[in-house]
Amino acid sequence: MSRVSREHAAKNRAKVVAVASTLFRRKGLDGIGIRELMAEAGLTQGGFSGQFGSKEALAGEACADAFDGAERDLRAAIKGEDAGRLHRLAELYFSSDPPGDNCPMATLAGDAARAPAGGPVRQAFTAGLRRLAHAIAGEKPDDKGLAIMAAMVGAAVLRRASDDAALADAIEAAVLRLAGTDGTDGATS
Amino acid sequence: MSRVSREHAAKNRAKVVAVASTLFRRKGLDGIGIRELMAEAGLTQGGFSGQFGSKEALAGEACADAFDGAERDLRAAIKGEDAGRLHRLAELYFSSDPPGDNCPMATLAGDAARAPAGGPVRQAFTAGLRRLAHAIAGEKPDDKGLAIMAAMVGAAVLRRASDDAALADAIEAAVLRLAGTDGTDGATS
DNA sequence: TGTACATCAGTGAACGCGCGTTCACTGATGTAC
DNA sequence: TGTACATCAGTGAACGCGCGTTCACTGATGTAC
Repeated sequence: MSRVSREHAAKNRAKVVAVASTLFRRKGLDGIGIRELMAEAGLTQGGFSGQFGSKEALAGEACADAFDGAERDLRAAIKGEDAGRLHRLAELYFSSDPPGDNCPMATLAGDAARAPAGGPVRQAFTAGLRRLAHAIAGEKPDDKGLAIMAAMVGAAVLRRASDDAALADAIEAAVLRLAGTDGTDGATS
Repeated sequence: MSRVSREHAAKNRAKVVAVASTLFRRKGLDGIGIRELMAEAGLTQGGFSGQFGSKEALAGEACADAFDGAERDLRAAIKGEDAGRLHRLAELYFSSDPPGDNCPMATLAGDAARAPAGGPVRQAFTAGLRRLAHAIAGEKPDDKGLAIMAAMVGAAVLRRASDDAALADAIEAAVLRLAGTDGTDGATS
């Protein structure tokens, strides 16, 4: 197969971004190479540069894609809810396996922190974080929502980095409790 | 210089661990190589294997060292405090530049998450996390302490990964407020 | 509608580089007598 | 205390590997007439 219709080419490109979005989150930006990524999308490494230019550029697109998906899921999950919104959100967040697994805040933060400031990855992460903060804590973000968001991310990050499942469970339970009590968003049952 | 006294050799070894502890936190485990690390300690790459065996082994030691320092600082900071302990802690945590910079929970979590389960890095991270959780939230960790710890880590991680200082400030302010109000640890002034 | 040609998505081999690691070697340190 | 020797911390060059990237090439697609 040497040339392919424009339509098919666009599909291939989107497939690569989708694969990268998943695998970069799971293995880290340095944890998977172009060859493996392209193979996972059914292609070979040779076509990569023509489509994306550089690994960093693909990483930026993949990061943006990950935040797109996260925001979509999140808005669907809390649609129409008001009281107990944060508690419901945290429940959902911790129910994936491992918790927060497809959350780009938890899975890409380490890579984004070391990516060049102003580069595509940092830009995508920054824009995505802003959107999620608004989705979780409101357009003019309120303290409670922002703090719970940080706590959810911290809990997910710490679980993924350590081998103590019991401690990770305890941390998540603590965050859930914090999200479900105290002030405006309490009364979950 | 070819051979060196045992005392001097021990000092050299400790220097390498200290350098690695700092630079791994700042640049990530993949962000700095053996050559540069050894050079920073005033040595050359050749002596590395004899002392540490592998980069992974050094990373484990460096991670443990980072948690040692963090626990020491933390216990010193909250020594004798009771009410407002968590608020004081969060204030301290966010006052470094960048916030949480020398906190191994925030700076090494990304690397530890991708390190082999059961390997030296994960083991050191897990043990260190347990100790910090106890130092922050008590021997039988209470919910409030654990949740604030997670929120502090999340806030630091998100700041480091994004370029939006204003949003990062807002998140930290939210966490500080959460640590200073609501129940047992309130009344900070 | 058919034909001739240019385009370009994708291939697979190759390049260059930096990394972790190995190794023969050096010579001051530490030890045995 | 002095002397002869073994030890081993540290050196610097070299090795092997995987990575991101480049490039000549292919042949179906899309276009011009």
